[in-house]
Amino acid sequence: MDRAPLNALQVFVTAARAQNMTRAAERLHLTVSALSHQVRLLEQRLGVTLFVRGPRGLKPTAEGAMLLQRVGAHLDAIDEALQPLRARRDCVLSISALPSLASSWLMPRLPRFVAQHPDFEFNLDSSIERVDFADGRFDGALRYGPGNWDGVTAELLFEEWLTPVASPALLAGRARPRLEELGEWPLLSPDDPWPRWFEQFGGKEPKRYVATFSDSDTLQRATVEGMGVSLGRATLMRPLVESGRLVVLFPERMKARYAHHLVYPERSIRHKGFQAFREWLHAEAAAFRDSGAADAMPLAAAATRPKRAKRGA
Amino acid sequence: MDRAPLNALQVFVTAARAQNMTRAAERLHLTVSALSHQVRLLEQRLGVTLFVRGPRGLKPTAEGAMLLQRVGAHLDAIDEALQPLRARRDCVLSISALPSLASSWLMPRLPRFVAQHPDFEFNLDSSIERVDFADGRFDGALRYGPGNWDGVTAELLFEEWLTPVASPALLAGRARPRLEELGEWPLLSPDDPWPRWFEQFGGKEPKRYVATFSDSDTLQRATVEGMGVSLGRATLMRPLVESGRLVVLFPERMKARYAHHLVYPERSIRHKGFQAFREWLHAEAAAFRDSGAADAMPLAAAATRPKRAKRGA
DNA sequence: AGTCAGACTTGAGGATTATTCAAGATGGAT
DNA sequence: ATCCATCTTGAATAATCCTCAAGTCTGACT
Repeated sequence: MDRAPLNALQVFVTAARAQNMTRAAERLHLTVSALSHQVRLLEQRLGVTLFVRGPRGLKPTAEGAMLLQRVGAHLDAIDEALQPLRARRDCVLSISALPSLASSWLMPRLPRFVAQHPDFEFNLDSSIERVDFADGRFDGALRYGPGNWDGVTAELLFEEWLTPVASPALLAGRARPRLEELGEWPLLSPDDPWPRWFEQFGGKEPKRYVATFSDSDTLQRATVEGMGVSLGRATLMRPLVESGRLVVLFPERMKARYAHHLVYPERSIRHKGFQAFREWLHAEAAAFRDSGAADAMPLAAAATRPKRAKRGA
Repeated sequence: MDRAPLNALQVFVTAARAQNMTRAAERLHLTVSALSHQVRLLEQRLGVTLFVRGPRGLKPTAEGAMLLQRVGAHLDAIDEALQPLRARRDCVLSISALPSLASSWLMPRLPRFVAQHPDFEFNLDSSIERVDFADGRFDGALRYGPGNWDGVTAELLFEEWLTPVASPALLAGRARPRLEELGEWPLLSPDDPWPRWFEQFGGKEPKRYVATFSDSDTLQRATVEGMGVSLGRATLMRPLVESGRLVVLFPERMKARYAHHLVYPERSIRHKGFQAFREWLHAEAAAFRDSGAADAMPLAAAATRPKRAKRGA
């Protein structure tokens, strides 16, 4: 016996702890017969009787108890060490998504994926944090950005579109602005600059912006509080518009510099569950793009297809 | 993955430590191809790349190094735990024998056994200590005694015979005693009492014995030193008689109360190597008994078959 | 630049081990 | 005596392990 009969030892330990072949077999998803054979062969191989068999189960012999004591904890530790990897097995997958995208776009669609893969365990973490894939917690992430992050693969899902939105409170008692009048309203500075908007749709930038926020969530909250008008991302603002907390001012839209991507490490290529999710996600994104809904934002009163700003100088 | 792929982990650990598939394969007595396959399947199963392959060997990835760190020591410990059992494998056997019997009876015969089993590893420990088989160090023992020890099986090998012996120094300048005169000589008290001797062969016990020794080795040494005449066991004294350090006084022999036995625990029944040894030993002992040599002690001058004392009142 | 050797990979097929199935034995409870 | 739970065992099947053969890749050497 050069190499330790590790699998048989694991079977032995389970049987020794249960003191019942039937229960141990259940735990190991084997038949009682398989365990009986394995234990018998282990006894022959080690030259030692490990169990006293009885009509109501079995008891370890003194040598069996000693062996259990010596190897049991180590087998436990090895099993424990594999737990992080086990969680990454092909039918378990963990995805991180921006909360806004999760709630506005992914969650309404996810039941279709889950229905197609009833054996999968899907874990969704809503976070705006940048994902460090090195720790192995996530198989992929849905992120908004340029798509050229280092060390990971980023695959375009769909573009983002921007349009001015404001809270009903800000609009109260005032007439809706026309495009060229927008510069006279209090504007909140977002990630994507207003200048490109005015350049495309006319009007003059204000002399100053009421406030500037680098954080999209804070910008969003400020808009909802009526602090001013902001250029809202369609996917971010959609739930707020649909709930009436924000109002879309114009049917016009401007494409954002950044887009939504599926981001993942190289190792996830070999993760079958992740591959299934990835294929499904790209199909859903393609359908989303093809339907034109990617840049659609329901207006407060009507849901006609908006006229896009033409590309040009 | 319900059960940890323990064999593959063991292969992985060996390869990770060697950082060389070729060397690791040698250590595990496998082909490089077998290791390559095993490691690749483990990587697929765990969903993780464990090695960076290079032209001069391989290096663990960060995940591989972590896995090695987590499971390596435990696999070592399990291997260590099996060591006592591994030493008991079928072709390795450990026997304890009385030094006197070992040198006078067993060693002259053992080469025949070893020649018949060139693949065996035979370990002989010469000791008069009672063997505690619970610690697993020995598979069997050759012991002299009543043969009814608790908790072990004792199988008779051959009887022991007693006869008076003395050192040449004691005899110097004195005529050899006749049987009926023996009571007048300085006698050393051994385990088996002189009374039975006198009862069987006539003569009177001395009023006192010069000395009494409970230990056979000490009794033997005292005899060699010329302290007196002792009733020597044929097997114990044979080498001393053959080397001229002791002299057999009479051809008469008396059967000892005790006999030589092969003693072993129940678990050795399943030890193939031990079974082979046991069968061989019984055959040698039977031949020894049948040849009448069991009670033969070469006389100082002639090797005629000695006249045995008749059994009777 | 070409050759060689060391190291590892991969597919195919055979060998070995693991597992299931079916039939049976054993002993406690009723 | 019967029933049930538990385990055993032989035979057959399934799965895993391993070897063989052919191949790739890279560094060292000429």
